[in-house]
Amino acid sequence: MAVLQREHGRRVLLEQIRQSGRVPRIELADKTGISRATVTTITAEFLQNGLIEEVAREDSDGDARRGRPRVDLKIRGDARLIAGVKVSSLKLSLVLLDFEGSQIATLETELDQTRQSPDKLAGDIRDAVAQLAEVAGHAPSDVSGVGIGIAGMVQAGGGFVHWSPSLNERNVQFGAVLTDVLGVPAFIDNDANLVAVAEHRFGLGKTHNDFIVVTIESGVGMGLMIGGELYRGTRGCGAEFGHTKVHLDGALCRCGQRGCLEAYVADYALLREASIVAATNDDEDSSARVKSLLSAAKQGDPAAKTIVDRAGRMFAMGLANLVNIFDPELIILAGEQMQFDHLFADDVITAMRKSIVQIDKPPPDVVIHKWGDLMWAQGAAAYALDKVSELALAGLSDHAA
Amino acid sequence: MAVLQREHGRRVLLEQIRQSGRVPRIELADKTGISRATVTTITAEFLQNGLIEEVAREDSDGDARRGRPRVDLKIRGDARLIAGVKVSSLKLSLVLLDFEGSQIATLETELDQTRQSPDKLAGDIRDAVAQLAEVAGHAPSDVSGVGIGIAGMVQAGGGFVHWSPSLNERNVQFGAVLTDVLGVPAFIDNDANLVAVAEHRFGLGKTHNDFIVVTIESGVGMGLMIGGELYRGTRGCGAEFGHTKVHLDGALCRCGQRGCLEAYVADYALLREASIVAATNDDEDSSARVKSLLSAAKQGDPAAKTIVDRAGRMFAMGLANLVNIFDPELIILAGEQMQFDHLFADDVITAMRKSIVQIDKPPPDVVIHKWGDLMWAQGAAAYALDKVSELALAGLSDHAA
DNA sequence: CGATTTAATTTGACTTACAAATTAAAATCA
DNA sequence: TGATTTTAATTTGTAAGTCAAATTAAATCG
Repeated sequence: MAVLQREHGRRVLLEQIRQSGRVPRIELADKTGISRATVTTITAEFLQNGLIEEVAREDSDGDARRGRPRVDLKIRGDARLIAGVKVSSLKLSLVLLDFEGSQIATLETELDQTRQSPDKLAGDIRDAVAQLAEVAGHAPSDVSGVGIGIAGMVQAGGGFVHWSPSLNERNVQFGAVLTDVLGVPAFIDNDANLVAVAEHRFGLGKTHNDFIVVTIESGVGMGLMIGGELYRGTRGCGAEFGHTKVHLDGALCRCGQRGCLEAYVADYALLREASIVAATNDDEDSSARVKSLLSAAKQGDPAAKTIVDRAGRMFAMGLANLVNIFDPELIILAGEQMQFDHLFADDVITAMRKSIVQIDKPPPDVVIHKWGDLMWAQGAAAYALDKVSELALAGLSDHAA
Repeated sequence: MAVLQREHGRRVLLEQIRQSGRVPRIELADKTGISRATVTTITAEFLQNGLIEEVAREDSDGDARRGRPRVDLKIRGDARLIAGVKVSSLKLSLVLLDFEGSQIATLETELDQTRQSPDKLAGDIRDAVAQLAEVAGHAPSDVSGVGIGIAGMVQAGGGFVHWSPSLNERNVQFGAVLTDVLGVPAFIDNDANLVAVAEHRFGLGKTHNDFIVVTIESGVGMGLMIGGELYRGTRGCGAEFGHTKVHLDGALCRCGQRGCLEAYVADYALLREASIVAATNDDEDSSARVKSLLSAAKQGDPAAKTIVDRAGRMFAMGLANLVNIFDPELIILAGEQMQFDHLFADDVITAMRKSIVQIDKPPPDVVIHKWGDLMWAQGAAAYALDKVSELALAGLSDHAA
């Protein structure tokens, strides 16, 4: 039982070092409340195992300090390699991080089909990871862990995929399949959850432990960070914000139910309406048609404007409901395409603010964060980074090297 | 720092004893994973401080066990007295519990006005608690802690009330006022949260660590239990389920916004509509009018039926949204009056099930729990019981008696 | 160069948890 | 009935851990 205490100390210190970037021991002691003696002991262990390294202090505010100088500690980037993979409908986006979280390489590869068998997809991922490692001049076996973000219903703990648009089977132990095929530990989760992790470790959520990330891709997703921990629902499944109902017996959603938020804000929802008033040209592909719809709305075309406005107001309503329930400090709207600009418009945010319960404290900040597919891969990698760190610490407990 | 470890053991053991009712040491060791030696040490300390007591084992399945018999431990009821208070619009409901959680006495007293000054209300609560103690043959000073449940926006941690229908001031440090006036520690929280605590400790949630309680009184409230902990939102405020929006630009709510769930299911919402079609008799008081509306609906009156049905469907939609976001194992619908039967109807539950995201696992159980005002008071007391237990354990750490 | 200052490490006391040994208290057996 | 067996609870001794205080290390200052 006493070993638990030490493990806790190790976890706290490694986390603190990672978060600080470079930090001297004495500050670690101050920040964590762990005594200097124990900090020395644990950091010595980390040093010996190559998890961290000492670096000469590059003093910020003038070197004019008396006394023995502080020696900064930092995560040793070379200690581990971590890959993150985002599975999109027709491509894989990958990023390779070192143990510090610095980006070493990125890669995009195409997929044959949107839906594939678990084995095929796992094989594709294995090949892509191998290629990614090669690009960076490493062997595939140098990679210590791979994080995978995938759309759908994922039970992250067990690596179980209830359903995903990228798989042609339901109820797959995809985490196990991946670990098997890749030959290294694989960690899988719903992609929106992983964006929340990425924001927490690298992005706008770095200064917050409680925030909501809403992602807009083809569907609407959500990731919840509560107290620095990803909240995955009581049974490990992601929150399905896109299918919260915003209208009784409302528009038909592709999930088969009516009134889902997604059925009002997703691209297919917009196009469905556009086709009725013929605001767009049917010859174009769907992405182009959405664009022309949006520009028509901006130009003042009344029909287009009605469609787009309603999407915005529905989105504001869904957002307000989240705020009413979670009362977060911060909302991060994350999306790639310009085509969702109308949902990020000031009117929408204003409408949301008007729909939340008024109390005498400021409403949550809303920030918009536009990243490419790399964001998603980065999130997957961040998740794997956490997991690999845990494994590294667990390794210390066993054979006290 | 090592003292933290011991504190953790104490907390776990006391909680386990309380949850078990009566339990021998060896089972405590098995259930908690704490070694027998340590269990002996810690329980000895509890015994010496009068927090628990040994009782002869009344064996369940025949006494025919060889060997030294187990000796049951249980919480010593006399150790502490705890009061719980529910503040309603025109009355206080109180319950007195012993340290085991057994009900010792109850009391109801009237309030002069719905809204009062913090000092006046605190005084009324002090008098009621004194009276409650007296009924049970105790001095008011015997009470170790008082829990107070109140409607409105409460930041439980700091005892801060942003707003409450029972107070004529906003932004009151009501917890501090109460502790001061009562002379014993007072713990305040939103009443719906406390119902969740009551269900967790005494009721249907005893076997679950993750569930949602939806309360229906004059408004609609919600309490969230996540991982055995009450989730209060990131800033300590209760979740405002009643004001989640279920219709864009919908019915006017008494909060001033439009489309709130409450604006469709609360009694005033039903009556507003009833008055239009004159389905009820205006001479009656509001409660009676609601009753006649509901019975008219049951009789098949079309106008009444429309009104009541819509309330049910809106409620189902709000509930489904909760499920989609939280994915709980269990939903407890808690309400007192028969007048909300229509919201608890099978149709409503069925409609809710149809609106949640379908995955290959069973939908959450829904149970209906009708209690009187005592439930609310019991919740307040349960909360105080937890807090007083913490205080008792904190007391042990200091002067190692 | 010695005094001073600050960081990091080492030392020694103290706390804690636990496995193993011991004691306690019953039923069973001869 | 008294020895034996069985199980619970306690005691003992050891190992692990934390931390305050003392010590050592490495710089600046005068």
